[in-house]
Amino acid sequence: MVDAGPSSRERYRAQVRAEIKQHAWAQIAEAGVPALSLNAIAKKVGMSGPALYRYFANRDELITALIRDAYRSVADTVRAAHEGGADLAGLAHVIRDWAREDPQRYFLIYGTPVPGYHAPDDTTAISHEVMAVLIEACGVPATGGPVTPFDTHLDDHREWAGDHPAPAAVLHRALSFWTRLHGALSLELAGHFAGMRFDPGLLIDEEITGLAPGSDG
Amino acid sequence: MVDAGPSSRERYRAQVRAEIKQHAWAQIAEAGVPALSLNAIAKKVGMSGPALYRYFANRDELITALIRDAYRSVADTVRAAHEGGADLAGLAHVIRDWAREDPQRYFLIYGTPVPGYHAPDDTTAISHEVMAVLIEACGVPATGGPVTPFDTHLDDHREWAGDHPAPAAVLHRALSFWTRLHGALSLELAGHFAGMRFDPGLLIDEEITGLAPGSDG
DNA sequence: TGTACATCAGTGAACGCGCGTTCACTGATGTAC
DNA sequence: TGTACATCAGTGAACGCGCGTTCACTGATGTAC
Repeated sequence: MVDAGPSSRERYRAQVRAEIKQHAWAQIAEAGVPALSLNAIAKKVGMSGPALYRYFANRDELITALIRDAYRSVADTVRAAHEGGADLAGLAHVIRDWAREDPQRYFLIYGTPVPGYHAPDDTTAISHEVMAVLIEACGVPATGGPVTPFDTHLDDHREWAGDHPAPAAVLHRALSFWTRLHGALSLELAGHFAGMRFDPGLLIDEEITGLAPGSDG
Repeated sequence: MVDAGPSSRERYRAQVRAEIKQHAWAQIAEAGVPALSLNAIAKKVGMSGPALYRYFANRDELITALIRDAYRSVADTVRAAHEGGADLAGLAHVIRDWAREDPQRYFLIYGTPVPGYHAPDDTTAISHEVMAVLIEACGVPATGGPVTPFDTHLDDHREWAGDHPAPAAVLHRALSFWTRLHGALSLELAGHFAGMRFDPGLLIDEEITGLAPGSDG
């Protein structure tokens, strides 16, 4: 028998789950994660509080699903931009746009950690996906470029790069890209540049183009 | 009549306030700001819940006091290091140590913002104090250094630097210092380098020494 | 130094609230023959 | 195509909980004469 695809019940379930998550995001955008309330979401979706438990075992499971979706979304965005031929400045731009679209979504994965919380394995796997794309986008470093102490240090600690054969200088570039972008972006989103009237996008552009040069950079 | 200094009642008040804040920090360190509960703190301090209201008008005022203290603490730390002759790498090191001492304190001021919350004016004044020290520490840029597009852009938006006569290139260095340090540091504190076994301190060192050169850098 | 009064720290009871979550149940939807 | 049964979405009542906060009160501490 041919796989008939999802039954109508299954399709309905997926649809309601999506609707619940959508309202959860709206609530997070408005007041942050701590204010996320199952009962309030249920009311918005138009059903009774307990009905939610047909779709998520509890509050933590809902939040975990949101975290997973956020990682998935940024990973897909970055990968698509990379495959579309974007250079590092382009990737930075795309990630910044993604973050500004919903700052609290960005902070859900890159913001203040909840002490004691450990993200499930599959979400960390997705974040490695992002890193893998970055490493690829960082290309081959200019030959003869200086080998810094951190480069040699990195060469001894590169398990995290998985099967990537990239030299340490490339890993270094990827890490710098990530930390520089996150630094400027998270301060921007958190409002720490409020009152300073400069364009954070320009700062980020120079932070990225100022990375140690590589054949793709 | 000579000012007799604080009365014993005033001294007692200050002492109890300090004790309350101390337990508040302990609670934040353990479970984050959202879990901070006045009743739980009162119990730890050894008094009834309502008694706390003699010392703080409400939960928000307590948190505001904590935020102020955190800013004050980092500002004093940075200023002391600067006056002790630390260079930029030294300042980065000192700030990192300060943050690792109590990561949740760092995140309280530089982490995920609460939508709609606006820090009181005096706390933003203290954060400007930090920036002022950074600008001073960034010294005079090497003469003849390249003037980047962001530098010229900054020249049009430098009100935030207050009365500092520093050229735009110096402001740029200060901003880059801040964002690079925050990027690597906050990812480190949030555990995003978990599994990668490299030393984040070395990464930060190179991010800071790699800033556009200046006479002090 | 002693008394009278005002100040203020702290208590215990009580408030309303919204939270996450459970339970027994109803009614609709899909499945098997 | 029609009937019998199982599955599952959703409801409403109820749970215990801890929260922030108020109130009226007691008792100790400091102040004024």
